[in-house]
Amino acid sequence: MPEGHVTHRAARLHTKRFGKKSVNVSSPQGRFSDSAQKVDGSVVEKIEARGKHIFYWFSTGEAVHIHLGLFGKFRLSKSPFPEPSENARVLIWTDDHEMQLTGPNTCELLVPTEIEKVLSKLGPDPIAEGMNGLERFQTAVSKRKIPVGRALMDQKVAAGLGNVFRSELLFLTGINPHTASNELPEDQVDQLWRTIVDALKSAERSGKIVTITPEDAGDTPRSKLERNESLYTYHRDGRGCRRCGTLIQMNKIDSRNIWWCPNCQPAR
DNA sequence: GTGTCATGCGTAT
DNA sequence: TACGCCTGACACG
Repeated sequence: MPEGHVTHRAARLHTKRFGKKSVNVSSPQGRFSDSAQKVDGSVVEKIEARGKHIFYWFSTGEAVHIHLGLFGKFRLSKSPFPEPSENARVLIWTDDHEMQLTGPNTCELLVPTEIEKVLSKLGPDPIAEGMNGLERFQTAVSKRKIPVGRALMDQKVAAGLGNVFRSELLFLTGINPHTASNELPEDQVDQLWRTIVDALKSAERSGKIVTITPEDAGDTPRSKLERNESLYTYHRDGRGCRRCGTLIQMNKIDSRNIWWCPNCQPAR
């Protein structure tokens, strides 16, 4: 379930288990077998995330580039390991720990120049760069004449945002998704980036997207909220806004659904 | 069992 | 704008 917080969290957790360790690599499903053989038995030098991309750097000087897409999933387990799924594209394991990857959009072994090419297509990463990414975000937003709801899905604008975050972040900042990106006032753009950084960092730590503020969460601690109580707009069309009770609206931008509260996020 | 949907994205038309 | 790709969960009959 992949937005940017998932990849950074995976990089952090996988590093604990595999960083600086010599690992076994295979491809039960078969489609990564040739590449798996090349790095099998070598050392994982580091595991990095940028936006929705993850890079497993090996002592061979190459890196496995993974993009989870819509369906990709990592599963970590401790010895004794479960039977690997027949769909496991990649299996990485030591004596104690195993990582299983299924359903990725991309899983390929690349050399550094190829990795550079992947990175060059990405805008500022809110988790990796924090507020240092603000200037690049401002520039990207001000150049686009498209609705901001669409701009936020462009990985060159902000690397790591997906369909849950775009609706939720626009709610948190009171911005209507159909507002032209380049017409947003500067202070709103700043506030938007600050909100993006906070939300993604928080989701990276908890492993969950919880955007609702303590004031709106009522008596329940935010960590105890069910998934359908943690968000303001995502998948809540036809239900009352958690702030004002107005019915949440939905439509499609680029064939992806987007949700907003017409009262809390008025059209300009 | 079949159909639908999902936190993505590249390429063709 | 449409389609292909990747998988799994759930509703329905």
